[in-house]
Amino acid sequence: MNSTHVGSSHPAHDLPKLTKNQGLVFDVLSAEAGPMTAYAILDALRSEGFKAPLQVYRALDKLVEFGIVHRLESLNAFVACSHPGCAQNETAAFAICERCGGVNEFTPEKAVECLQAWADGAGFAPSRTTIELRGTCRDCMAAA
Amino acid sequence: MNSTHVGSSHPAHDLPKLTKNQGLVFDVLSAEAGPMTAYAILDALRSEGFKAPLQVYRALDKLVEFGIVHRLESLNAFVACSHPGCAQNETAAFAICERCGGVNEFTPEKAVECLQAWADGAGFAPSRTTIELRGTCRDCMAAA
DNA sequence: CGTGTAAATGTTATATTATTACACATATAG
DNA sequence: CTATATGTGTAATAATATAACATTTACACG
Ligand SMILES: [Zn+2]
Ligand SMILES: [Zn+2]
Ligand SMILES: [Zn+2]
Ligand SMILES: [Zn+2]
Repeated sequence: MNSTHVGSSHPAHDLPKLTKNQGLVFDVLSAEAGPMTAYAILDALRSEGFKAPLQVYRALDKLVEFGIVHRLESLNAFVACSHPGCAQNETAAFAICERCGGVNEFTPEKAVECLQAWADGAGFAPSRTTIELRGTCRDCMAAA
Repeated sequence: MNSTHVGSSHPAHDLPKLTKNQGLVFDVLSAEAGPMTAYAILDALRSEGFKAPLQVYRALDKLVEFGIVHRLESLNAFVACSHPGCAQNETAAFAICERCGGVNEFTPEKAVECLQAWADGAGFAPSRTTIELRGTCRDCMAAA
């Protein structure tokens, strides 16, 4: 697949015209079911001419800024956004299965309200919020 | 301060008899106002004979397991628990000021309930939950 | 008290994740 | 066309974390 993203299975949001490297990184992440580390992305793109981590990290910085890729802090890994709304600056939450490595993204609106209520009381002004659940997904629970 | 923790300013919980290295690491973290990286802890303990990162990481693993130290995933750093309850396996949340580096720990009971409700619906069994707010604290807002 | 076992420690080397620094190329606006 | 901002290439290095293996200590049990 080239960097025009035609036929991407992911929501188009309003993609801000990705550059060549940004497009390559986004394609690789979108084609992957689960999260990938920056170095896994690098390896996947060596055939496209990538040679240094910085090529990946710079693209990831932008994609995260655009809201179409998320960083999973507890994994030091990245995942393509799997639902609309994130580009509108909503906080996303992630359920990460420790058995199969799968990641399920959801929008924790109520939880965010509760955290915002705490922040209001504490005089804390949040700029971004990380919510990550580690555990076992439904399929892996069933397969136990 | 030696490793007996007499006079520690932190709640005693029910400390499970820390070993020498665990005690040293806990003392260093407790004496620090904010979070510390593993390597900062290592440097602080070179005078006590520490020479390798593993001495710190092994102690941290146990202290986190005991619930008296928390890992801040978005900082790759560690902080001594600043309130009781964590040893009872409650989920802690952290408000991290990007201006001054200060960390405020709190117990997000309502938010955890909301997340648990989502998990129940999704058939996801969480084992541990990360909640970290990045932003600006009250003092730094005022000093703006 | 011995003795077996689990836990903790010491040490070296290595793996993984991320950034700094600097040169060069490309896009876009005026 | 230029000025400026943004993106890219590349090498070197920093920061974070783990693997592997030998040795020591804690402590339950006979
Ligand atoms: Zn998203
Ligand atoms: Zn699973
Ligand atoms: Zn705590
Ligand atoms: Zn502050």
